[in-house]
Amino acid sequence: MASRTTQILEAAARVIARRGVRGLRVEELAAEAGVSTGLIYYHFKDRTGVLRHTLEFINDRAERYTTARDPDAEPLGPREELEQILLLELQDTQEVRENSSAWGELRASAVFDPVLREDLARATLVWVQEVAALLGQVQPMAPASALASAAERLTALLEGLSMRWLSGGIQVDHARALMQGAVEAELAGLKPR
Amino acid sequence: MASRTTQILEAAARVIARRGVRGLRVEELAAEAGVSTGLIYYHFKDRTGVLRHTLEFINDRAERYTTARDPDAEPLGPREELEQILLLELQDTQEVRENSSAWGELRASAVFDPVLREDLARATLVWVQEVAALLGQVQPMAPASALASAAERLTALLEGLSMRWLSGGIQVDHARALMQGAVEAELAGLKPR
DNA sequence: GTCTATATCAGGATAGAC
DNA sequence: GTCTATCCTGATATAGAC
Repeated sequence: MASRTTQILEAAARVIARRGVRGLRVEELAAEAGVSTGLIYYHFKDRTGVLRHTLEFINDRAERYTTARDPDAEPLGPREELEQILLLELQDTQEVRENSSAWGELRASAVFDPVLREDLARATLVWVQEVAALLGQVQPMAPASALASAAERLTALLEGLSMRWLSGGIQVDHARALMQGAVEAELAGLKPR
Repeated sequence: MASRTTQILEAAARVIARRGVRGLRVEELAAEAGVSTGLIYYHFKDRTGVLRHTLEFINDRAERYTTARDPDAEPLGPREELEQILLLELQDTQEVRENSSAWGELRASAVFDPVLREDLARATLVWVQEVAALLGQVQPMAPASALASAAERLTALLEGLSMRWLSGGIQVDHARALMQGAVEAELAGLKPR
């Protein structure tokens, strides 16, 4: 059974997806989670604490859905795994939508809130390194610096495309196609000549 | 001499760059502009009125600095102009910082505010088409659809990199280097083989 | 047009009962 | 651990003098 804190964090992800970080009211969160405001503060100290834990929570959740695999299925090659990780963030499902909008909100909020910056930078670094490692498996001859740059570009592009998708600028299928094109272009650029 | 309202709007742009749209306090704006809060309400009716006029103000100003060219300078080639347009948005100057923060705030707000979406989508489209046209001048043999895709990726990447820069994730020089690398990769991908 | 003073209120946060 | 009730800060907005 989901613990109380998990229940609150799931609700927080929903509220953030609906109202944004800016629009998250502790009272509305309490109502969404079906608990009292006092309990929120008991578990998370303050509003910022909720935000920080929610960031952690959505990261773990994203980890789950981008990494989860049917144990009976063929193991994926690095190229497939790379695309999996990047393209699964561009899906029109409840969970991904929540994750993406929360992530975008946190990123935007971090511009003006130094408290969020550190956590965000750390999470971003882990993500970039993961992508860089996969790129390295696909193109083992590529220098580490080139892998790092490609990974930074791909992840930054994904954030940019997500925002366009969520703000209604482009369809999710189109975003996926663009992302896929970028992966191909970056891999081509890493190929030894 | 700058009118009183202009003086307030300039101050508002500075405050938004510092605190964000959500962080803008009428009292702080008044202090920044060197006027009283009452005067803000006299000229702009309410806080939202300030926001609306400020976004308009910032747009006009951005138009100026992205379009301005020294009339005595050598005319730029399409490749240089392309890089110029994209890299101009990654400069650590007061005006660009203000503009980029405001744009990021606008994009993020549009996710939760349908009213903003239309204007944002229109502005984005113009920008994408401008970049696509320049790409087409550099690689005249490339099909229009490939140009459009590359332009969408480059502009989305720029937005992603801007956010990372503004949220303290990367240095502006690094962002510029990454952007430049992406331009090269995309142009290579458009080259006839 | 501009300022000072103040009404009003939303929302974050805490205290204390259970 | 959880809830109810409430406090209190900070921020918007208005009234009225000059």
